[in-house]
Amino acid sequence: MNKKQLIAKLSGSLNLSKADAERTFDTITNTILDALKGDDSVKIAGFGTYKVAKRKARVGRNPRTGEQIQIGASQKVKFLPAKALKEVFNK
Amino acid sequence: MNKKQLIAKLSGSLNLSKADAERTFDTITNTILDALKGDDSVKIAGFGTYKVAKRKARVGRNPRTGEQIQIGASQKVKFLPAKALKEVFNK
DNA sequence: ATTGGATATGCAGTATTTGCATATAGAAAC
DNA sequence: GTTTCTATATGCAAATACTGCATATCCAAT
Repeated sequence: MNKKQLIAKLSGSLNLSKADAERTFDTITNTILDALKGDDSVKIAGFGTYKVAKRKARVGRNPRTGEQIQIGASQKVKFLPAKALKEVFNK
Repeated sequence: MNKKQLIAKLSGSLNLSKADAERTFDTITNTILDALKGDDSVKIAGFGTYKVAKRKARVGRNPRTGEQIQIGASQKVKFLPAKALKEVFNK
């Protein structure tokens, strides 16, 4: 399912035009992103937690040539599924 | 930031009551979850992809006693941040 | 409808993460 | 205020993420 299809579904469930459904959805993702940018984590009960994970610099390898390369520190967004979410898929 | 605070923000940005903002938010998460339950992945451009990852059975360990235990296969929801999302945090 | 951009895949080898049981502390939900 | 949920901490084996890069596919926007 891609974003367009998701928006179409939401448009139906929420009784909104597709444009409004998309605006609403974007507002939500942007709000979450803003919090993450502020180095805050976002906990959503029953769904999961978004947090920014810091990754240290390390030595990697180009699998094509085998040569070693230096990989700088970076950050990425991690999503940790809530307990309820795991149970849905493992019962 | 927890769910309550998120809902409060959305209530403002979306010009909805808190109850409506929460209903809207829950509708979205439920829609995503339903897709995932159907073993579909959910791609959201500019944000990321939710997918169900199958994890193989393996040998674990009870950290309290140290004894080995067999862990069955399971499934969990994975979130893969989109490229745009990584760039936000690494520029 | 076309096109540019983003994503999935495969590869090799190492670094990192995961997840087990369980109690407690702290936070959040109702 | 009470109850439910989540983070943390522990040791350690195995799964997985990550790197460059080419290709194929797929999506989004023009």
